[in-house]
Amino acid sequence: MPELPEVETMRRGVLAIEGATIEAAQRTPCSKRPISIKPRIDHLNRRVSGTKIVSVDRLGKRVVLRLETGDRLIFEPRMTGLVLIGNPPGREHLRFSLALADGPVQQLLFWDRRGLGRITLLTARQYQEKLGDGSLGPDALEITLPQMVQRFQSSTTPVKVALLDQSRVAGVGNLYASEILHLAKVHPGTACKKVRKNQWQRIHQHMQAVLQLAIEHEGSTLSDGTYRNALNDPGSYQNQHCVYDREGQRCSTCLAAKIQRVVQSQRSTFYCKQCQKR
DNA sequence: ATTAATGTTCAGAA
DNA sequence: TTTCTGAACATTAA
Repeated sequence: MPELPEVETMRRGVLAIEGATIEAAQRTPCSKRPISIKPRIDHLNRRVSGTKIVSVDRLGKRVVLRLETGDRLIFEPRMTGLVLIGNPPGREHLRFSLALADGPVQQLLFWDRRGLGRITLLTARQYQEKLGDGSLGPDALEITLPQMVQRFQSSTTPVKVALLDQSRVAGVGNLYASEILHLAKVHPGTACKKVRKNQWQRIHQHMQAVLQLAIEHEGSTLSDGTYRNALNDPGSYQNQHCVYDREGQRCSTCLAAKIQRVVQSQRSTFYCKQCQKR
């Protein structure tokens, strides 16, 4: 599901919209319940129409269009949302479109099967407030080791659960959290305050390496096939997964133990009890 | 036919 | 303060 690598792939996939002018914003015909769009679509349309897209950025797991007015149009894919410029996986779950002029791309689309995604337009000021409100920690690709240690060390929360907390570090989700801890050889249930300095070093190093590598593979498309890049092609990082969704399979690192699945904080965690000891 | 499971975020409770 | 729980929603597998 869209975590940092998948959202970064979406961002890169639609970069060609930079410099284009928005002609109209609209909900697209869709039989499902409407997704959350704020402010309401007619107001949003009025504010973005005729405005140029200055840049396409990423904020954690969100794609952010910076407009020449300073407003930010934010796409939040959550579980199954996709930001794309090519053919969507189907018309039935197409939720939103931006008609574009003055560039090589005619339209930007938001497709979302489950409909948990959100689209929000913020003023420059509201966006700055959002950046300062503490809800998002440093980006996972940017955070330094000392920053990471400082933001995690004092917590009693299990390290796997803490990695999912976007206010500590932004961008890691359920899939990559398991992969990171496996590569770092740290047990997912270890309380943050019990994680040793050299373990933080490995977590930090593998977090950035894994996310970077996954970006190069255009993210992970899981068995349900939902996640796609901006041209509606699947990613390929799923073929590199060591533990995620591999319960019962032999660990490819130690070639001995079978991958375990446990539930932490109501979500699946996968790990190898041989490679990842407490 | 029903129920559980899927994973992200936020509001509200503990 | 910090952590936990449930709800938002659609689809598939059991």
